[in-house]
Amino acid sequence: MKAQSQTSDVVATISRSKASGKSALRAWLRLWACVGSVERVVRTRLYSDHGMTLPRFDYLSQLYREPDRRMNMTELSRRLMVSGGNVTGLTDRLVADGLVKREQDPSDRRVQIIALSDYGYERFIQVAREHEKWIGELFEDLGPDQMGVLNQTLGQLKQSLERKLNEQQEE
Amino acid sequence: MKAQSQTSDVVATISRSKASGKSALRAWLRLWACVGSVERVVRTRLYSDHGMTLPRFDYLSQLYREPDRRMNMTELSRRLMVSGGNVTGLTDRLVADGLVKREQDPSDRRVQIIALSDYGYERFIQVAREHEKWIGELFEDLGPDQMGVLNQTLGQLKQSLERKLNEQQEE
DNA sequence: CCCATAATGTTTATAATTAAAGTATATTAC
DNA sequence: GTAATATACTTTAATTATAAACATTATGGG
Repeated sequence: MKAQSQTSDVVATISRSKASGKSALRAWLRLWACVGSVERVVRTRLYSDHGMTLPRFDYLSQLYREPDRRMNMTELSRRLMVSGGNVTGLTDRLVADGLVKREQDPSDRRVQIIALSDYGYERFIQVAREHEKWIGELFEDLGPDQMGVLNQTLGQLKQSLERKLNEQQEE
Repeated sequence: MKAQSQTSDVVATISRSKASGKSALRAWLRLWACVGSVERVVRTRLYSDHGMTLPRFDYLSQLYREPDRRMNMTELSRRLMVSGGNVTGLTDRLVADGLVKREQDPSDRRVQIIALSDYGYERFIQVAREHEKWIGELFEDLGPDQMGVLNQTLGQLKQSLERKLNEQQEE
């Protein structure tokens, strides 16, 4: 490490790239583990306390965040990062439970617009309030500085990943 | 914000706790989004380039990391953060494909020990080499400093979460 | 207008996943 | 030693998830 300034640029680049590979893998495993742990807790509590599954909660969240509480299937699929077929099935069940409604797009007959129903809205905000509390508790050991740094780094990573996915898609 | 030093301790605590709640939620959403993006890329490439699914890859990874390449079902379930029934199903399919073998524990007839087969080992290291490359590429925009900070913060979060899960389990 | 191509969503077949109930074995308390 | 409890795994029924094939509608170029 102390010899860093003596190594040639090429060697430095190779070392750095290898080191970053290992370090990236470590970061990925930790990221994966953290998300897995949080999801497990949230899924269990959603189900036992509110009789709601995690996929449905995520689905409703996306609708809730829209100003008009509605979105088409393709966009839902993109935001939830799941396949289109999956969204079709989830939608069927959510419609059956009265949480969302299907609407037609007058300007494009292919498009299904999914709207959060009044019942779905009420139900969601109840659950979401608790959800936010759980997340707060799970992250409480992180100090404000760490939280800030985490948010900042993850924000950059998220943007970088989105950029890469777009590029990849266009290839 | 500039009046911070004038607020009472109680008010300060409430504000901080609320702020940290929002900030925790933001961190959680970013964490979730990052993991989702990476998983999507990895899953697609695993399948198209190697005909392997992500759950199977994760399963084999856990076995691979063990010194003797074997582990019982309960431990696999814990490490993969999935239900026991899920591990039974995955194991059935992996055994059918010859990637792992079931062995009996001589000291406890309830226990199934899963061992990575030679074929499974060969197959895994091929795929894992590429997997590590993909992860390196996906994280390449993060500088060494950011990566370090990310690893450090996630390490703490991971530990904190594990602690909480253990506590919760004992209740 | 017509055709090729793209975009939106559904269907199909299969895999992955869960929670809960069930089976078999081990351990502990008495 | 036996009964109660705990542990390890499997089974069951339902949901969630994928990739690929499909149907329908839109769009753009000739």
